[in-house]
Amino acid sequence: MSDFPVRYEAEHVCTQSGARAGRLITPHGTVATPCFMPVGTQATVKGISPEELHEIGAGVVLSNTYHLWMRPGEKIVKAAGGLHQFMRWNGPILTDSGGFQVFSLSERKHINEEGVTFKSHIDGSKHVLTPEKSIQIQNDLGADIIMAFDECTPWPAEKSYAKASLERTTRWLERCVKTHAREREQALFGIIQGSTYADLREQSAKEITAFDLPGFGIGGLSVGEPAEDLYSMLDVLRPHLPENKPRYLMGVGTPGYLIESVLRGIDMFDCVLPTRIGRNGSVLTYEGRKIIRDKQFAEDFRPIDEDCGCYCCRNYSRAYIRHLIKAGEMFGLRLTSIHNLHFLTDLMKNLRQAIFENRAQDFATAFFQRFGSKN
RNA sequence: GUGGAAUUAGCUCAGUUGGUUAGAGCGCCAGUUUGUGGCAUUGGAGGUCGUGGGUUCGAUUCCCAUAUUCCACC
Repeated sequence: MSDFPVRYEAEHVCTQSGARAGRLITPHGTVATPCFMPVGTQATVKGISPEELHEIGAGVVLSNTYHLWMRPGEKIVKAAGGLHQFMRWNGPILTDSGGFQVFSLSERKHINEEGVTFKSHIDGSKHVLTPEKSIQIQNDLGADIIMAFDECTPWPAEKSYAKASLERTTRWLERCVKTHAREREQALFGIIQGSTYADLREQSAKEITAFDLPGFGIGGLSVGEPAEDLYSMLDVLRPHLPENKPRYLMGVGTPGYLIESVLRGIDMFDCVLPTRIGRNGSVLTYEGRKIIRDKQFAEDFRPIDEDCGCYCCRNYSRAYIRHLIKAGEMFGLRLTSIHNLHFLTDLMKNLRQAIFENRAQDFATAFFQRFGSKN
């Protein structure tokens, strides 16, 4: 048994639903799971200070290899003393490998066995990202958890492509493991692919979990496929995932996706959704999603969510926030971001409590009844 | 008082050498957003083209009158 810098300890499995609660122990603190991780792409959760993240209840914060590599450059972050010191966040940090960004926001990209050749979105310059390069950058950034360089298979994908893609992701993982120079300080998670094909997901799960790693990500989901496909893939994967390792469903997502995925054994999530929709004037509440910039809130002086205890809801009205958003004021973006992050954090906290009390399925049913939609 | 210019969507303006349902930007209204290029994006509503006459098959466009605003001159 390897002595990993990040460990998962299972605490309880809900007898009603099978959902699990646990703890993620990292060099920068212990995080209760299931948990939602705010995304701080460029070494900041847009508009939110570390102090505010603590108050929101955020555990792990994400940052991004691709963006920090392009700007300011990982060497500068390293010289600053690493990401924790650079951004002044003393909690756990997870960095994504940059794979997803290379696939999703590069105009011209070319994938081969070596890696991905692409053009920078900042200045158009040409770069090559490989498993070795991604790990080297992540070593320099110094996050607690680093992710393997994978190919996020687009959806829909032909089965033959999905198979070739997942097998390449496995070979890339081998190179990531070989390159990883700080395995005593940073936990490397492998990523399972396989698109929406049950047998390919099983194959990928077997290949990836064969590596002795401290945790596993599930990638290539929530990329446009129907919700039922995502859930059925999680059901397929569950028996193949080690019980004593954390499971991270990458890029998810909406309240509904989070709950349904926790019921299927997922521990960790990240998503830009709460901050992105917040910046564009949408908020999450227990009564459903609301577009706060709509006219119906112009004279509504209640908080965004009357059952929410966040900084935003304790102090500001829907009418005020609508005004700020309509006026393009930065404070409005901050308030909706704070609220939405708090909402998902709180949702995971409440769900965790329900798991301990063996009523997670009831919790989900009640939530959906009130929330009004499946996601 | 004289001469000139302007008047088209809520706002600022295009445009029509006279010809089906008159455009843009912003604003307004409503959506979207899933391992983040913050202030994006998609769609929608909204105008009897200042008013009243005239010419014409047909006028927002040409002519006359008139109102309002601005400029110049006296």
